[in-house]
Amino acid sequence: MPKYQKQFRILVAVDCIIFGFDGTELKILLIKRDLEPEKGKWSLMGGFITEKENFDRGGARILKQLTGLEGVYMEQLHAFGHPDRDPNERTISVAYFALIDIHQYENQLSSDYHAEWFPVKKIPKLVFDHTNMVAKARERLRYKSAFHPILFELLPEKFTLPQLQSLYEGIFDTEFDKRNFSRKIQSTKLLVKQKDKDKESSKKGAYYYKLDKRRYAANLHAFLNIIPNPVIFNRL
Amino acid sequence: MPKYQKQFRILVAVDCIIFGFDGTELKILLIKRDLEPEKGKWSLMGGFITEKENFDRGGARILKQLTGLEGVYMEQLHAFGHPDRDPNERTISVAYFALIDIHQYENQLSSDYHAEWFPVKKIPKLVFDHTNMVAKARERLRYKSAFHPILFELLPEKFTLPQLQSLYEGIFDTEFDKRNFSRKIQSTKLLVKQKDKDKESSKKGAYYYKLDKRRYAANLHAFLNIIPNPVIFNRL
DNA sequence: TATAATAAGTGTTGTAAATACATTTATTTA
DNA sequence: TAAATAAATGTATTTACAACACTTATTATA
Repeated sequence: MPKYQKQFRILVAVDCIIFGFDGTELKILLIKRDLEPEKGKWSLMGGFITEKENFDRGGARILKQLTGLEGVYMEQLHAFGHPDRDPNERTISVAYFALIDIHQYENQLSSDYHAEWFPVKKIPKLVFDHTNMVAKARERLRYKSAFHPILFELLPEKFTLPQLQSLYEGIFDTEFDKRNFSRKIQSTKLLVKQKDKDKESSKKGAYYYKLDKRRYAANLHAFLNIIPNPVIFNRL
Repeated sequence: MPKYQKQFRILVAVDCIIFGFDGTELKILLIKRDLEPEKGKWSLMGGFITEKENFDRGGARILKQLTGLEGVYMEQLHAFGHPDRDPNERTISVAYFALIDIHQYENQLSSDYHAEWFPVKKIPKLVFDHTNMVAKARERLRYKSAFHPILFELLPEKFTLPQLQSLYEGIFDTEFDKRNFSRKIQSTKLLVKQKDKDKESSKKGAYYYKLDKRRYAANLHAFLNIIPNPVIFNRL
């Protein structure tokens, strides 16, 4: 078959914005870039696409390289293609964002990349257009999590309602009424109350909850209404 | 500066899903593909990215090539990168969708591409993964238009409420109560009632409305609530 | 061992938004 | 002038949301 002559070919990379939540703050996993240009600077984890893989698989491969994790929540964010985004040679990048349980990661740590977690509110200067990518990922996470039950992906298997609420509050940078929050969460029927309590963060202790895996899987794309409207959205 | 050795480089294309609304049906503009492989088959309008342009500009260029239109609503949809999506040579494609006023297009018609409008419900077999792209674009259009006031982009400068409603009904494939629909639209204050009526589609005639350009521009990203919830969404 | 401190848990009420629903009006055509 | 067609409009009911305060469990300390 004839090749497309004349056209020029471009390097194609995948970069991952990896979100984690430590119980207090939303964080992003960054590495020290290990090749020129900009070697040694903070960067998203990324890599070039290989001959036989599609983007989703490339993203999964790169995530696994760094964290050892498989089967985690991942979604294509955006394709970035400014001609000068990599000063070395034209490279486009398809960005993915991932939501992982930060504790899982600690078990699986690969130290090859000098990776570190940074609070989203204190991201250092990043290489290329990665700052831009992070901003877009945060925006998308806010948008998506306002409507769909995806933030559970950031939590461990057992978690408390106060933890969940503080996650939402961190992402939307506001505070919610805990009575209304609790009622809304309960009404989704996605959570199963456990018998035991988390005693670490309070004297009284807060009941643990687990995801109802079945209902959760069936409702990944269903619409939630956790976020009080006037607080976040400028409604028409 | 050193080049990235060893890595392989890929053709990068942009494809456009161009939506139009003829007053009755939602349509997509397709062309007869003019190069091998699959020459002569129905296809989205697309092209390879050039050395100096980013994706947004590439999309705009391709849209203009076909329709002659500039400054229309356009949004990056998704990057498609299956290794075999183009059997000729590996090519990734960044898909964009555009919303145009179909009447504008008729003025600007470029006949070079043997373009035709197809109702979204009667799309012919398309080359490569374009069927997939169209499906994703329709999905995105439903999603986005459920929350944001973007469907006006498909209408001419002056339009009636029954026209607007039938557009919404076509996209969501359902019927709305016209009293409630009218009230919701009016409450956005995005429309300005005109003195004259459209007498074409009824004896009584329906008042024309125009967009309040200022308010519209200020509220492109604001949240609407036109769509009756239970009809469309599986809410949790 | 009683008291203070801390954070978790829970219920009610008022208000606003959304839905369901039917009649009147303007115009054309037979 | 009667019939047909589609547009325009108002109200009552239901539902969803937000605002709000007290009680409970536990630990630390006076």
